[in-house]
Amino acid sequence: MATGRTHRPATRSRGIPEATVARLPLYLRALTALSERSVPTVSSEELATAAGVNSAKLRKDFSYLGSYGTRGVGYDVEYLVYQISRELGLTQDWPVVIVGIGNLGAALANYGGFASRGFRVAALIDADPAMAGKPVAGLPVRHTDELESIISDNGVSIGVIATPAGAAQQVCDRLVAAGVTSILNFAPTVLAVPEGVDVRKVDLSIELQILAFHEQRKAGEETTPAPAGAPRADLAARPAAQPRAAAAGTSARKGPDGEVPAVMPA
Amino acid sequence: MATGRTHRPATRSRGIPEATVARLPLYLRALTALSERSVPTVSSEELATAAGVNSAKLRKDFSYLGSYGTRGVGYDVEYLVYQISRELGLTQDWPVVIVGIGNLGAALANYGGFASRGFRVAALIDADPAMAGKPVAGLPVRHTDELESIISDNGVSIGVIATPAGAAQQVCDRLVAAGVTSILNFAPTVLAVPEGVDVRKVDLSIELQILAFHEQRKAGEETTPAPAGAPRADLAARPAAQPRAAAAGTSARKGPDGEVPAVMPA
DNA sequence: TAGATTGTTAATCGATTAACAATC
DNA sequence: TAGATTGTTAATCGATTAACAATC
Repeated sequence: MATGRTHRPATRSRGIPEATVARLPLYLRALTALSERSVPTVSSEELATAAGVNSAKLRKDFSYLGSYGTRGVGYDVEYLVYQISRELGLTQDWPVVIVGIGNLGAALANYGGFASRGFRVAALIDADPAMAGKPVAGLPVRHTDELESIISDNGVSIGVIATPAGAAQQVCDRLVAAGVTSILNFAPTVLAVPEGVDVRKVDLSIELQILAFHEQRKAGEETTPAPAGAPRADLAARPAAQPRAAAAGTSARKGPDGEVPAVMPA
Repeated sequence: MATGRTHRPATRSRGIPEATVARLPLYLRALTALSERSVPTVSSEELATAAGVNSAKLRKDFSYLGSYGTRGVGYDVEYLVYQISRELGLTQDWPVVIVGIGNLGAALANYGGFASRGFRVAALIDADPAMAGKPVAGLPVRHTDELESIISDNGVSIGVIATPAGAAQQVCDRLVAAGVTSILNFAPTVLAVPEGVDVRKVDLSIELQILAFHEQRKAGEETTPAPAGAPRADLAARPAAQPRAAAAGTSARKGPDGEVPAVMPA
């Protein structure tokens, strides 16, 4: 959430603002690409362009890490790769479990980026007994019963939840009880976690809805009155405006829009 | 960001702040759940708790939409569902194409949330000729050659990119040239797009790195000196600090960390 | 030295939050 | 009316940006 971020501590870590932390991975990716091309140094202007930010913001961000540049020259690519990696905690290996091996969980398990950047898939866990033992991305799927022992045996502190929405909170509770303190949540639910546990959320449905908002606005600005898509029969039938007084009391009309909320795949 | 958000116009849409727009889908989801339980009205306090925000923020957010509540009573659930749906542009149907039908693309195609919330998968597109015609989530995969005609025939304005990083910019260019003006990008690349095109990015690798940052910080605060994961041999070998003068010139030491950047699955 | 580019300052902008008057 | 809860104000906080002195 990319999107909507939930419940991160407002506390700044070592004085580095959250907004800066969120951009460090972007810089790291751009720097790694330069490193592969054996580019020795890079200016804030060049690197900012590659990362898609402006150079003033980049220099400000780097100033929180320390003075790693050279005036008149720029930044040493290899050195900066190391410093940002260290700052992000990527100089150590993070064992990760993925819970919920449906379409999405399998896609995540096959995701090559895990291994290359300090993350290692320690186990794949699913509640379906029929899945147990089946290999996905080279690893045998383990049953949920084993969740606690897997976490403690591997010293796992980061968990990825890719279950249906209905199972997410329960899985979350078990992960946290077993010692996990960071959770990446792909299920479309707000997770309740105790103090000290970080949750980040990735939600396709929310991202699409934000795009639709802006898309609608663009359509409205054009001379063409007809929108790109056809109006939805279920919602269009509702009144365009409701007298404010009617909102009071319990006279809520039950509309035809009783569909289930968008739910991520299992 | 999710995720890091890229290149959205800073312009506020109809006076609604970006931060508010990003929360509207959260409110909508919580309201839909209440609607299913036939709850007629809800207070800002209750709804805020369900959505995981504080009530002052929620009331402020709603104030940008209009005065849809009733003092002393709360908000009419059905009415608010409709108003937020309309504001987000979900009262119309948005045809969407998914490009890149690998593990992730298939997971997205199977994602049930698409259809239920105003989005309709118009086509699945892949560059592999061997994939063409194969059914995924009930739809035959179309070849990239057909991209332009699919876009125009279906009036598609939203595209989802789930290709490898290397193909993303090219796919993006073709989508935009064919008339797509909103892109949801799952490939770990900064996309260059012309003015007026919105890009949102979903990036697993970035989310994990942000979690690792906070996780590392937690480990450092504990009395236990040993971190959860083992140090990485490749990066740990690098110097902890480098004299600033050494950063100048072209004497960049080529470290052992020349691995590829994290890349989303194809 | 002259040119280039960083690191930092200060102004601006946007988002969050508590508090409370308005009002159902 | 009395109690409850919204909608809005104003203060605070954090993030962005341009500009430029410092300095390689």
